Amino acid sequence: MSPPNSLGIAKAPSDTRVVVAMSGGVDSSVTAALLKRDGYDVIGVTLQLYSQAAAAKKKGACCAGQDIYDARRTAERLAMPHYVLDYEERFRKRVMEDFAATYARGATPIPCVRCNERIKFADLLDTARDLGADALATGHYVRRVAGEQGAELHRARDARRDQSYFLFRTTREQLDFLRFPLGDLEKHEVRALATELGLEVAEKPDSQDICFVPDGNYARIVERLAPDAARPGDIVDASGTVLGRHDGVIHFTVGQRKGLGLSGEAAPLFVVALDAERARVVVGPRDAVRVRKIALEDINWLAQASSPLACEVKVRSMRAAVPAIVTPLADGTAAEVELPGGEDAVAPGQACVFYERGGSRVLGGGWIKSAERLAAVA
RNA sequence: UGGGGCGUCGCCAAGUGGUAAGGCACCGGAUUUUGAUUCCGGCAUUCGGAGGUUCGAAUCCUCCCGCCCCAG
Repeated sequence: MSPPNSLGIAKAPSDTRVVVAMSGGVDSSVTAALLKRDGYDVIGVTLQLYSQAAAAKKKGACCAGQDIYDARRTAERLAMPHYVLDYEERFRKRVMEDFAATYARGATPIPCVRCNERIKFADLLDTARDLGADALATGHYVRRVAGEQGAELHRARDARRDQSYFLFRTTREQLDFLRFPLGDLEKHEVRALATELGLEVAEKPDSQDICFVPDGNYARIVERLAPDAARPGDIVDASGTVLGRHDGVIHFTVGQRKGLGLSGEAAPLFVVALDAERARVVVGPRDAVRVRKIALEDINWLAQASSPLACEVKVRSMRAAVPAIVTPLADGTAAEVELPGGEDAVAPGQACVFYERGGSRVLGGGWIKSAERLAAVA
């Protein structure tokens, strides 16, 4: 038996088959190139997730059109087998429809999490196994650490690029099979490597925004997928006083300031709550969006958690984690989170991810069901 | 048609002779593998209209228009 290789597998690299999820961007291209350089038996797989002409042409998109072409070119250059899989149908069903349905019920979805959870780490992972792979590698900025209890998920070394928030649904079983070669690299190092390795995508812009929304107008996609979702209604304040009208709760998210069109105020108003049933958007001053307690559902645990669990949580990707006490309820699939220092604009439908206090490990996370504001609203 | 008040950017609102603050809204950009947030930038050659006084007016005068309030 060989000693463990760089991926922690007890085989020689050349005997270790790794499937790399290649989006056509810099990160996944470098991931593939690094593994190839290290002598692994690498197979590139690119998922075609949607094919709208407009979206495919968009700058910073992925998984369609030009990007599939880029992925293929990179695979050719690296002399590795490359497959393009048509996942449009399942992507539409499991990501886009969930996206629309979530907005329709007055919550705010995270399609990237759904895509990782239901597509990349589900079907693609199965496909990788079918291809005889020992592991599935992706270009996510996150670290997988081999711990005593099995694989652990940790934040990336590059804090500004950390994507652990988007991977909170990953199960421990999936984690066993996954590898994230970029977790210890900084973004600029990855770009430098891309240049060094002669990858054409070295200067390609980072992807951003929702990949399947071509022009930033996500609401149009929601309306198309859920035609009855956009019901006009009232914009009200905490006391129920009607301040204006809106074109549907799908256009808003808790904490949102822009787009309300309410003028004449001394200070800006923010969305405090959404009531899809009554088609109401409740607004209030900045103070009104402050939250101290959050109710979570459908929790995914990535560590043996004490109860209650003193940790740090993030309720959005790009913000520092804040101290919190997570108290699991019943069988642990639900929990209550207390935020001693409070947090702003906690939106139902978003994720609340638990991090080791003072450390980098992801302990788990759940979907935000509701939040308890300091000021009660109608 | 007596008396009083008001009319400055889409909304709110400073400015009462010296050459149009600010906030909200809106628009654009930056940041961002969700949505948001945040940040930066833009946003009245013009002050209900027309004359007049003045070197110079949104600010003073005259008339007109409109709105509000209190009285008859």
